[in-house]
Amino acid sequence: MRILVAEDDDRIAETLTTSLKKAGFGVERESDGEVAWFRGDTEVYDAIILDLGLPQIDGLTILKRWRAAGRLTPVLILTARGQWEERVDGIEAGADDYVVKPFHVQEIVARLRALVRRANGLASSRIAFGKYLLDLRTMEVTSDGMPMELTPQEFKLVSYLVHRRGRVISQLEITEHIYNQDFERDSNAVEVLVARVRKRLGADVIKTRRGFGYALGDGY
Amino acid sequence: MRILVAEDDDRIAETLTTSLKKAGFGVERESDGEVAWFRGDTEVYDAIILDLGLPQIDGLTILKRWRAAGRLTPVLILTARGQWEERVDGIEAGADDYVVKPFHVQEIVARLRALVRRANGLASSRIAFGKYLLDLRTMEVTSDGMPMELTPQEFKLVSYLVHRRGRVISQLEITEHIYNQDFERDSNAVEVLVARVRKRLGADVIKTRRGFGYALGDGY
DNA sequence: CGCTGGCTGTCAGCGTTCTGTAAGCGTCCG
DNA sequence: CGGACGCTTACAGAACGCTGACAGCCAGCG
Repeated sequence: MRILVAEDDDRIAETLTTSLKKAGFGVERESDGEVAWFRGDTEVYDAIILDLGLPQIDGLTILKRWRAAGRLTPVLILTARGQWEERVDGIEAGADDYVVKPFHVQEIVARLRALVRRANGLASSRIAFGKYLLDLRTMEVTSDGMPMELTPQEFKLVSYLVHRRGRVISQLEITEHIYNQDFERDSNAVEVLVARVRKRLGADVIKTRRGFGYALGDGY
Repeated sequence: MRILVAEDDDRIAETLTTSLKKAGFGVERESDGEVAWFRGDTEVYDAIILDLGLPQIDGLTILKRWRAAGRLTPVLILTARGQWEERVDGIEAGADDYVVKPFHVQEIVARLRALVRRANGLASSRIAFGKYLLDLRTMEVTSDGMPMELTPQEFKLVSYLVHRRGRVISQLEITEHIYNQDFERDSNAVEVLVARVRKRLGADVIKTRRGFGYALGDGY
């Protein structure tokens, strides 16, 4: 976990850095607003702790710029006690959470973990199998980032096999899961479908267990 | 954006409905607690405004039931002035925000926007996508500062896609979010809408994923 | 009050893509 | 050898999505 701490007060920054490292985060520290903005814009962090009173550019402006540019990294802002408007402005500008100074470091750690978990939760509908990556959000199977253009039916089949990997799935079971209830029993639709997927992703992606059904190939 | 207003005071409900519609939300209204619970449980809303004093079932119970069932729709509760404990209970029960009656409608609108944005993982009221800038406050899409003159429906569509960027959105989902609950199932309104947006912003702004739905184009 | 213009949903027609069917063939195994 | 099983290919109907025309509706305005 890579965290950027944008804080100009040395004492606070030091405390944070030490505790976060102890908690297992990789910490990078920045005290200048201009540079902090640049790093947040160009580097990839799992979360950013942002003090609102930075030199050069103030924290709110930095945050707004990131959001306007589409950077969705979770941001936790630090604000002084009693600065109620600052917090509201921060949330408006796109902060994910805030902590009031002075704070208990433990609290920061806990909130940071929550933030990162939430951010990852949004992205966890992706499953790797072999060299492929199946993404439910985009309904895509990609190989090295190259989309494989599966049709809906093909995608359903791959998705089902991947979710039940390690098992042999009978044709009947496949039929029941990717087709409507009533369906020609003596149809070879599944066989055709399997062939089509093989043509796209490679013959050994799906293994035939003659007499039993299909399974993901070895290494998938 | 589809909002459920669960409020039994006609005057308040009316005020809310009018203002929210003017602000671009799709509003559905419900005064009975039992029914409100059912709709929140079965329909998909972007946010729910919940009065705590509903007939049949009170708001707190409804909220708790939703949360217990895993419904994470952002909920903003309405509470009477001075009912400090109610608010605490509400937050405990899983409310995302609260507003005290009597309220300024503008405040509700602002908080609602913040809630929806937060729930969608975005947090700024101005979002960049490609060469365009979408502004939720002014309801405008601009390119280099030049307004793009989208109609309300067109704006809703773009806004929804941008909020859920990186995902494929099915026609059904789009229908549910930018039209009222009951809507001709087999209508091609969404297709027409997509075509109109493409005519204005460029054909590749919206990508068609045949059989799956639509998504923002690459680079947006 | 009627006219006008913008916004939207409906519809019919069209081209494209998807997908189940069917027939023929290969392969495995008793 | 023969039958069961699975693969391949071609094909046609169905599903899907796009488009242009049109009509209802509403707001603004003379």
